[in-house]
Amino acid sequence: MKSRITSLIQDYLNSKEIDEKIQFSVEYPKQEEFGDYATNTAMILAKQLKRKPVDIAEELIEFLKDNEIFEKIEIAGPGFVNFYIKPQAILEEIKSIHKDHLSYFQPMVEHKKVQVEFVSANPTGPLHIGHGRGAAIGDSISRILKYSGFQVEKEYYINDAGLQMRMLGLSTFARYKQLLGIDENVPEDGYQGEYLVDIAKDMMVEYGDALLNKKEDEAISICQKKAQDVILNDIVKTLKEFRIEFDTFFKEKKLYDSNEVDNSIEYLKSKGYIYEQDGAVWFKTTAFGDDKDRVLKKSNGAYTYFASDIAYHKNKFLSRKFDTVIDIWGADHHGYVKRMKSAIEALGIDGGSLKVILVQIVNLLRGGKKVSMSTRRAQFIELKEVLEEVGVDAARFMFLSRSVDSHLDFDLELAKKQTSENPVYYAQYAYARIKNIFKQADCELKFDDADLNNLNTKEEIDLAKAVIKFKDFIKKATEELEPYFITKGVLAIAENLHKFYNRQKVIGSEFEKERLFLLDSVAKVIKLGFDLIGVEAKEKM
RNA sequence: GCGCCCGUAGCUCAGCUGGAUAGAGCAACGGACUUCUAAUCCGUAGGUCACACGUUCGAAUCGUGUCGGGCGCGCCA
Repeated sequence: MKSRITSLIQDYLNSKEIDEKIQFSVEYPKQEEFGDYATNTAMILAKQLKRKPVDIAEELIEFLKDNEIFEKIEIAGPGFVNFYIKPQAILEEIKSIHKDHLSYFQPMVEHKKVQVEFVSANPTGPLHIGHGRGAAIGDSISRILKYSGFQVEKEYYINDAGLQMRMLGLSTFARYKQLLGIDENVPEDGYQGEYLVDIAKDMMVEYGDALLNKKEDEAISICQKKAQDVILNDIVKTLKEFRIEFDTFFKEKKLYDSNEVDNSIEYLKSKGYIYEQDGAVWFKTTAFGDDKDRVLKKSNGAYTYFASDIAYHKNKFLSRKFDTVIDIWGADHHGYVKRMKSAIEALGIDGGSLKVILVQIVNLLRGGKKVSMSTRRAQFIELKEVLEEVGVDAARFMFLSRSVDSHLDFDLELAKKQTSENPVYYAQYAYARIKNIFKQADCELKFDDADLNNLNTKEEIDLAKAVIKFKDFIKKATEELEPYFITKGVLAIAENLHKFYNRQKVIGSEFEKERLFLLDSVAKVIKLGFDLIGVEAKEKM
């Protein structure tokens, strides 16, 4: 509907042979009395044509007024043009939605091959609530892009080559020794969590005290391998409970085994971006606007994470040929973005092909009071626990209810409450209400002879409008990679459904068939919205 | 010190490619259940859009500065 009006205005501009670059907008007015849609075209044109906005607006109205979809068109304020759409035109849209809602809401985009990389937590411990938000966002973005027609691959990157994994091995080995009565402390900067004790117990079952007879280095490697596998399995299991499954798990080690890290450095060297200084290998990221150059290989011969990350992204773009790569990182990594983009450009790839989404932190609250978290002492709330406590639907909805770059307060008590304070139930209840009506209506769902023009109450039309408007929410979510627009759109539909429900009867009413037709369409759209954020559309509550 | 994000109602947040009287949810207060589930609806109240200056016909929105909050700045990971 919006695009239809936009193109009608474009027709007007064309008829006036006006420069196509006019950036007019078609918006939803803030207030209901200003109509269904409004455009600022006249005001924008006024500047260029040096004419009064009101005169241009009148001309525009003259051009458009005979179109059948408009009830009336008015000039308002400084030169806005307000459009009032005929209910029949709105109900026509509902017919198309009912016929094929999936294609109705699909945004027009170029269908590219895109990779979404998210979570990517090192398998050194269980996922905590912060990972949960990144996971929900990454998964939802994937769903949205897939729906929009992109070819999407979800990937989890595992840093299994660095010092942290070594530390995991050391910590596990220390726990193992403790179990055997040896006085040994987990390293100060190691992993203190209790979960390593459990893993050490498994080691006991498997190896007895045999590891003590092996070379220490080998024993640590065995511990590391075991701990990594167990923890990763646990992470995968938690994610699965959270309704997230990855297409690929990519291991950092692979980049070293296949010499891709060295090759990448060689490649950059051939382009002249590499130099040696103080025994280390440097990458001239300042050539791309970074604050300073970065080390790829330390003077002790070890590679930095940046080195493998470059190889990793080279692999994504050049070997696997993704058109767009979306990396979802915690906000504390923002200092890394510039560096990574520099690397991409040095590889000859358009910097815009890499989209880094920085997810802001989650404040965990309980009854309004902050729950303190310390990663160091492993006193964090695990995602698993949160899911058990509040449920997957509430957790996902909560995570996706704010824009990505704003801090999120996650209140465990509130997420658990089945009251109006908790929006997830508000939305789910709307869907359940519709399904309940259908259950009781006991109809065959044959709508062939439904005459939608019988729907003329304000509640029915408003509900229909909210459904049509959902198209814009999907569009925005897709363009801005912001799943919270979906959440917002679903809530807007739910609101109108509840209003309708409170004032209009369906079963036994004069226009039962027509209303069922409308509600069937609404249910389809709510279901679509829920699918895009990974929340279950419950038939009964 | 430099860089990034942020400051809007009591709380949590929308709105930010400049446009109409700044919005929503929650909390508060007052109403509506012999009803297709009241997990809902209706109404009331609530604001110096941190502050200052600038650009503009027009600024919550753009620019500069100040104050306040968060985060990042290593041959760390």
